[in-house]
Amino acid sequence: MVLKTAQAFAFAVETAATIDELATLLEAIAHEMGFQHYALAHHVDVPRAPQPAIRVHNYPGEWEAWFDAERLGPSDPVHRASHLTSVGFPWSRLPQLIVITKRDEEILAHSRRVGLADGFTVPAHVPGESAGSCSFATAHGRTFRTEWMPLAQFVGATAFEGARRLSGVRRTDQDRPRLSDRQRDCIYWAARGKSDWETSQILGIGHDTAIQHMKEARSRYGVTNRTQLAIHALYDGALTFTDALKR
Amino acid sequence: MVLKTAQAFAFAVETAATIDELATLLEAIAHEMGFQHYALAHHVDVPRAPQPAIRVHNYPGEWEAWFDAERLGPSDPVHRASHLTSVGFPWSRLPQLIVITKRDEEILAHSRRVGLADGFTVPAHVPGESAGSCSFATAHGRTFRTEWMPLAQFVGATAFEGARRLSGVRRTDQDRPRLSDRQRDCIYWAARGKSDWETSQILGIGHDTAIQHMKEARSRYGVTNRTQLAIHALYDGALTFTDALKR
DNA sequence: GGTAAACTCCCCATTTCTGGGGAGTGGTCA
DNA sequence: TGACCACTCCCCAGAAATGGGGAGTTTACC
Repeated sequence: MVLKTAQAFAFAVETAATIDELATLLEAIAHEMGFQHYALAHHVDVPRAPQPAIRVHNYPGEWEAWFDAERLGPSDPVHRASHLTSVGFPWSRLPQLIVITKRDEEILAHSRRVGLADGFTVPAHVPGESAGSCSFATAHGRTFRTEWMPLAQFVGATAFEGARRLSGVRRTDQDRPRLSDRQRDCIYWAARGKSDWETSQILGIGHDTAIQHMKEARSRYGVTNRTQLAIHALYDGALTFTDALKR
Repeated sequence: MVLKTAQAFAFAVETAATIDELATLLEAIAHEMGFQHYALAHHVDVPRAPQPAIRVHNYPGEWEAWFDAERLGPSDPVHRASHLTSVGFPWSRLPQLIVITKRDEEILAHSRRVGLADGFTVPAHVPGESAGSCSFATAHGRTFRTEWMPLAQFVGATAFEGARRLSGVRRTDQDRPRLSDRQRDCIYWAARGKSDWETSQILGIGHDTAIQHMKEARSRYGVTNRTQLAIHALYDGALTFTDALKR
């Protein structure tokens, strides 16, 4: 019975003491759902460690080697798409979520070559802290059965939460930069493409003052330019896309 | 059969044309899971939010009035807890997630008074957007059955995604600019705070070439500086926050 | 064979950003 | 009262970004 399986999995994840245990659990339940592969990637404390802190998977060794070799570039399409939704998606829906470039097609073709035929990815985010995803994939020639999507959604989210607990990282409000009101105002307009001079006119302050606020904001986030400043502010919720994209 | 129910729900949400339809679907499936109430919301101060925010629910009218009067949007304990996890949680677990203040106790007591006895909340986060959640609650004196958690997790996430689509938080159907691979490479490094010269060294191309790719990318997005370029690329999935955040 | 697009490189002038320094006011809190 | 912080303004100099122009090669496709 499906709900029983899910409950048992949730309980097992909660009591798991190591990442290896989590991996074993994932492998077992992936098979039960008709998947041959799983991959859980968890980025702890993204601003400081963009590289995955937890990466558990049973993808073909070939795939990992290739992926790491090519790693200089932007990340793979599945990962990109997982930042755009809050619900799990089958890989067949990728083109609806992101624009597939030539390189993406290469990546997807290569993944099929090494035996990752079709899959389902569950995104997981905690504001200001961690981002990650949990994917399930089928081997050559098989397509996965959509009936399992609800369970996969639950399993993915639960597994991610387990990884989060095992990695021992919880956000504390202290280590998040605190911005003053004026600093936020300036970042807001900078994110909308305004120069410091334009911002100063909008806010009715001096040009130098606007510059000063931006300086201070950069130093709080520990970054050296306005692009990174805006991205960090977006990531931890000081800004939203609706703020930044309005004309 | 549970999986059938879930699939039917997912399909219905995908084809729903209005928020009202979504509300009807949620109400029905909430009842099926043994809940009398549901509430799907962005965690903003809805009455004065400058941006489009989602709120659909069948909580008692009394509750909504009080909620808005007290301006609980971001400070409600259930909402606060949902910012700290990526998986659904029963309200009985609140004390393990957040520190319950006196104020929180008042809020929870009031919610019980108006008829919200026990509940389960599914958080929903997409980087760069307002935090949100989908809750299910039982009426007076009833406790909910934990067997339904997996389904509730799926239903909550799916419903939130449907609400996102219907409220136009993210325009998915809009034609997004197509970037060449090199343009995306340059944006990728620019978003990580590199100057055009540094990017050129990383990619092994000339300084002028890197500048040229950035020019062309800006013009495709119709923006005039790299900050907006990076934000647009993040927004439509050409980049992820994991790509962009520092180091 | 012609066209389009991607990728590469070069020139110019101007604006904008960034990092370094300094200083004064007003408000809060111990 | 003193310490701290938010906010305001000022100067300087070098680095970087932006917008405009141009041009060659390769690859893919009709």
